[in-house]
Amino acid sequence: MQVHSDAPANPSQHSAAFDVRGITETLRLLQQHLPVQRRLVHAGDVVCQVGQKFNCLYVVNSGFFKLVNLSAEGRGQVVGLHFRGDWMGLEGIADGHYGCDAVAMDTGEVWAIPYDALLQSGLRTPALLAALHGAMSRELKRDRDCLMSLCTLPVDARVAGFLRYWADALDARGLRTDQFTLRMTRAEIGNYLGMTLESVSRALSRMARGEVIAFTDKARRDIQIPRVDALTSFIQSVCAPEPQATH
Amino acid sequence: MQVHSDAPANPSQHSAAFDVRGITETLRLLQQHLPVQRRLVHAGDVVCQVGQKFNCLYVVNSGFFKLVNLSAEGRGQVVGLHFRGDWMGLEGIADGHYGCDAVAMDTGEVWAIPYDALLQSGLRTPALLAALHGAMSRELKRDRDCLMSLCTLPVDARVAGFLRYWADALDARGLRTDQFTLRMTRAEIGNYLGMTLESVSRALSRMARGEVIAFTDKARRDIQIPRVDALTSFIQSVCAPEPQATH
DNA sequence: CGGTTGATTGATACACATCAAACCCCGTGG
DNA sequence: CCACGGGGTTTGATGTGTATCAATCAACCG
Repeated sequence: MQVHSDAPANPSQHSAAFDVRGITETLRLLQQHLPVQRRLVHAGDVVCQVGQKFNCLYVVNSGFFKLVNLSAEGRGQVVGLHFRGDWMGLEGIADGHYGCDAVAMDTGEVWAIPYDALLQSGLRTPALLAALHGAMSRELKRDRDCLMSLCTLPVDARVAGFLRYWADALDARGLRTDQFTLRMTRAEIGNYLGMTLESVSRALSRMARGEVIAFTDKARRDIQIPRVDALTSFIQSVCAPEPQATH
Repeated sequence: MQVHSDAPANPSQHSAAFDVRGITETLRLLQQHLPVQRRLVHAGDVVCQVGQKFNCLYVVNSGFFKLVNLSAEGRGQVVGLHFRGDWMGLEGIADGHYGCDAVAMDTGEVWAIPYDALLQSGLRTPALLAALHGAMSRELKRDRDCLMSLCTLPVDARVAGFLRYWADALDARGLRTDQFTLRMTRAEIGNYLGMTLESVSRALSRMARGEVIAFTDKARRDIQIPRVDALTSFIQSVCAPEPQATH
């Protein structure tokens, strides 16, 4: 997993430091040094809400969460997805109020970490600060990659990128990546990717026809990805329709 | 400048804590506690580059900068704009390498802050950490707002939102907001907003026809905004074409 | 001056949204 | 057991917002 300094041949997403061990280590660290309050959640439960006073950061221990931003007109927009080891509520630090809703999409457990206590302990245990900074930094990077996808990629590539992101997230947590079930509806995926649910459906169908992915259940939420790098080449093929010399 | 807890009647962007005093105070703090290395730059100068080893964070003292992300195919994408008091290079903390190019768009001065030194001093002066965390948190919020604009707003609204963002940024730094000169070409704006330069031009022309803005020079880079809230209502008018009851 | 760079405006093309129909799965209750 | 209904998905037909292509113009500059 080499960082691309000269030739970015491998456009992989996650950093070497962010893997199973890193995640487990961070969770252990938190548990050990802080009064974490464990909270069980079920699909649809709201962990924290936009506008609410900021006190705690939330770290995912298990399950899977979405961040929802409310537009001015009241329509919601998914702006982030979070798995084990990810932090939520970070955007609330600046102005003392949360900036998004964090919503559980499955049963799971989040740890509420009082921000004050984290800062206190951070003075004695710098690794805690490192974990916080790493989380924010990764999040920043991720958001910018998202932004770029939205600006530059056609729908098919965005959907493929989404699957690759999901597979990478599973990989970083030591889970199998060749087969998993999407825990979001087409509408939610489309909302996250800035397109309609029909476009998501069509993109998935095209990938299935191209044998980049395969569906393994009748509800078409279980997805099989024989080779993750097939997704990458699919993305590139979609972006460069006509291979012609640089004139 | 009230934070919206119940009724978000005022969809303003920046937090109360982020204003002229906050910015000056932060800069003073840095200067006082850290070995900042001042660096003068001119338009086009690259402050830090993607892939380069991460050592320092950069804080803008004057001038104005863009963050450029390189896509897999090598095309650049503007993913952020930064003014006095803003931090750059934050995305490099996680994996030890910068994730974007930071490019000056005007003559100015950045302060290079060794990250290690910042952490050291942060242990003795928690206000330094607070500044860092605030910067990252704001940035996160901002990126997500961007993301949502890209997903949900038509081009006209995005361009209007861009002008409002710029005006807000100037306002937060105590500068006049009723008139300023855009220091970006239409192509750069379009790149940042995920549209073509022609679309930017057309959107600006429409706003000028609607007297939401006015051009004051022949090159059409100086823009006059009599009332910033006219931009807001313009955005809303573009988003809700047919005003009909909720059925 | 001619040459270059950026901005505007119009004509046309296309990717994606929208609208619409049908299907599948699954739970509920007669 | 089957009938029914509703939420999610797929697929097709049509519409439209924006990209693309192209021409013109203004400002600047060596």
